[in-house]
Amino acid sequence: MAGAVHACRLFYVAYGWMKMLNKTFEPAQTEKRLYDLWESRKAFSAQPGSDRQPFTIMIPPPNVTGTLHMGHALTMTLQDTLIRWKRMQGFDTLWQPGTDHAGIATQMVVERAVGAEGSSRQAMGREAFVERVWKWKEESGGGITRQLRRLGASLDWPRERFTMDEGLSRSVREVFVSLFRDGLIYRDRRLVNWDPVFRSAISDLEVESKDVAGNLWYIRYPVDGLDDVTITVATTRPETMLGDTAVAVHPEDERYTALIGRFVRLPLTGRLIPIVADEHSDPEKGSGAVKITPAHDFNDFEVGRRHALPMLSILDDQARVILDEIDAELTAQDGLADPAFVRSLSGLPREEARKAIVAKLEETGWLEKIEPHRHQVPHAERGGAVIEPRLTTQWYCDAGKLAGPAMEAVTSGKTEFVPKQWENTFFAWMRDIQPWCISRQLWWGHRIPAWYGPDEHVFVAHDEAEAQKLATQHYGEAQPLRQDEDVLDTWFSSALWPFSTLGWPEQTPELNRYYPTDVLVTGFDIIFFWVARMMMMGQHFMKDVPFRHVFIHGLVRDEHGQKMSKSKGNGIDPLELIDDYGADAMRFTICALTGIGRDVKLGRKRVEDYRAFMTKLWNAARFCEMNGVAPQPGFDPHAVRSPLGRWIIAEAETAVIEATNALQAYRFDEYAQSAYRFVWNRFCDWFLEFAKPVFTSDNADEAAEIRAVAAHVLGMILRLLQPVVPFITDTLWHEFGFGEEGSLINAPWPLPAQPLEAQDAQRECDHIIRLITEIRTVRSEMNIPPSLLAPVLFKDASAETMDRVNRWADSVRRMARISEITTLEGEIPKGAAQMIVDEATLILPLEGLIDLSVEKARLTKDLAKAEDEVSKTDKKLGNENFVSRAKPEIVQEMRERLEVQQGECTRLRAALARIG
RNA sequence: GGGCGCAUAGCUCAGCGGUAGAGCACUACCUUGACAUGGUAGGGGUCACAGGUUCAAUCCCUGUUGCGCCCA
Repeated sequence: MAGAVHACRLFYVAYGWMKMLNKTFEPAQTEKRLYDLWESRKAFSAQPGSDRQPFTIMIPPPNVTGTLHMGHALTMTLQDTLIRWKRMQGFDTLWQPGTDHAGIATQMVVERAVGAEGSSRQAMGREAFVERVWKWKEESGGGITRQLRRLGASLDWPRERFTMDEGLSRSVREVFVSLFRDGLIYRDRRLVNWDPVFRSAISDLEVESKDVAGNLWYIRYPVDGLDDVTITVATTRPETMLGDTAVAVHPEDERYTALIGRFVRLPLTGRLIPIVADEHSDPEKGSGAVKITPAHDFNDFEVGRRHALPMLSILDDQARVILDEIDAELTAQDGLADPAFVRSLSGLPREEARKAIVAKLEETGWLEKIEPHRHQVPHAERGGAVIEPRLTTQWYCDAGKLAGPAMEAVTSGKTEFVPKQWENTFFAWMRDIQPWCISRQLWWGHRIPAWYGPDEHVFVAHDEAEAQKLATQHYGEAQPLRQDEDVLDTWFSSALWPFSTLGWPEQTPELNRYYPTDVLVTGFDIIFFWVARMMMMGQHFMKDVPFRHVFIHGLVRDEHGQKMSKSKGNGIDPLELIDDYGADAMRFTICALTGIGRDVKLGRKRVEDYRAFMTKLWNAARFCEMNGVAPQPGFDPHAVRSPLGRWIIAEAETAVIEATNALQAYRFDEYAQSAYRFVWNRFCDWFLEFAKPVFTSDNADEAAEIRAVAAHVLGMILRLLQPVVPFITDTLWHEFGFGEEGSLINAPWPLPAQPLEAQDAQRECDHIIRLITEIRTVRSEMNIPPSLLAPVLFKDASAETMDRVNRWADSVRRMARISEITTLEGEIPKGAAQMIVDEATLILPLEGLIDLSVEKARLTKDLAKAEDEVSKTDKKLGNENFVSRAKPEIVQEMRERLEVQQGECTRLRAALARIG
């Protein structure tokens, strides 16, 4: 006996040496090799020359300074799953890779490095600095593209683009010139959100309001010409009073109506400024009177425009006090204004100027009181500096005009958002879109193609030569030109991504073939930044939408639902997950958790759980291999005769239909779930278990058929799962000889072209499954150890049932721990457990092994449940209204249900009676 | 203040006008020759609350409460 076991082990060990799969899948050993193989064989390449229908996804270009985080892992996994699925479906797929130059972020990184060397960008000069950034980009940038490879992302790498490439830069210049000539790009002097640390304008989308604890300072301003009359203004920013040009009160605020039209003398600077009536002033807030500083506040700017007020800037590009625009008008007023004090503020940072001004006002008695006050303060999203609204001349894009066609595309359904409710968000923003400030005071980016003549006349052109030509025409002679110092907002080039990457403005074959793209996959956080702008540019320049679907997925959060962030330290590194569990396990987890319109709560535990599924798949395959399962060329599913074979093929086809529908609808969770359910709960739990006795039986024909079916279904499983778990599936595909290594990626997506008619097989298998399950349940409830085999007796069973049970006797014996199957002759044995399955009562004679009172309690409980259901159904059918108004098929269904339930009650009562 | 979303088992989430589901967790039993990253079985939910529509509501409508996000 011991010898036999030993020999058996030896056999497996020896076999293992030769060929067998390892006990578990080792992702680390296969992922890189397989990915390199795919890439070297150009398995990810689009084929513009093919006659297949194209399917295109543009990658949302990650920041060139970026590293892969869970958010990338989520969005890229979903995109890769779609691309791999469509590739198998026979589409010519293009998944366009690339990165964006991330103006501010990249400049920051390099400036920091330069600073660490004791230099600065100013010391280096523009040309040397930009050269340095390029060098950094070549050496350290784009690390994320290597990380995307570890994820398994099947991007068409030879087509990789960078927003600062020569080609994409040309697109940018072309777009800029074209929009300028159409009047859709212009210069304007207005307030912008200014980042005083980067010393650049930033977009209002890059500004984040933060609730901050501050104060309301109440300051008295003396009314000119009325002795001892003052008006008190309340402000959160006393330092800006240097630039005040009015005091505003509400036109209907009776406290102040008499003062409207008079002037106040501004403390410190001594300037006379008017009291104006404006609805901006809220009588409920503060004192009801507000100081107006048009050059340093967006609301005040509008008030200033309405009342034609001067707009005086008193802070420079670093938010330090600057007096150039007010110095000439400083006047000394005894106890009120002191030019020397004001001049002493010059060059002070705004925070220090505030302290000095408040102290001075307190000293001179013009400060009435200070109240603690919480208010919203704008901060730069990147860098975190407090934003200073600042009056500057910038380049603007007329987003309002471009928005129309973009909105029309969504209204008409040419572009659809999934889920649909994001369209509301999109419309809400688009309807009241602001002019888009596109210039940035940075060095890293697309330099604005505008040149100025000696008189500041602007010439916008594709290059300097063209500008020179325009200037010569304009001036009648050649004049020296100076190019605009500024660069464009990074999102300006990103907005062109769907067509600039395809070669526009050249009419390339790729452009004609792959635009419009099929789906854009991204998070809701960049609908405004990016999605909307791509739609505006696409509609304007391509006269067609950039994508037909926009799939908006949720955010990745930690397992407690908290946003992952560096400061909280709750982030998970996707590369660590890949190291620990394999890329497949992480990818499958992401898919399984990605429902429509929900954030993804992800923790290590979830990935670990789904890794178990990878192991299950691996071991199921291993079992197949051990039992000689191998693909049969020319296998025809329709020729399969055995119920078991027909049943599992039909189940597999159902799984394929479910998976296909799910992917079609971007239901990644349902796709993952249907595959999971089929593999684990159908194929492994039942098919393989039923196959065991077949494989060891004497019936060689049946065994051969089941082996062939197993191979066929395994092949379907591998193809079904390839899009989400490409590494493990390809490994098995190759091991089993379905195809050579790396070839599963191009295998056809399974398609039940001619569905198998398998109702009989399904009824039969379902029945056997129910019988086995019922016996197992009773055994478990009666505490009968699995080691004890029991006979089962059938009472009142139909001929069909007995026929089936006898045909499946091996499986029933094995899986329900049964010694023999017979029909009940005569009286029921004493001490038996009974169970009802359809028309039949199954009896396990277990005298001495079971406690009859427990059995009685069990049956009583079952009967109570069954009676309860009967009464519910009965009550429903007794309702006149139900019978007359409900759909007839529902009524019919209820009648049938009642019959079944009553039958069960009868049999349970009989069973109880037999116990006595 | 305006808008959107969510509320279903201990947890994470599906679902749906007609008998409430999955995974994980939990409990019991089982190392049986694919798999203990496993197997078998089980317990567990007045589907947030209050109204309404309907023969029938967890599902549709209205309101309330709580939570989250976006915009001002």
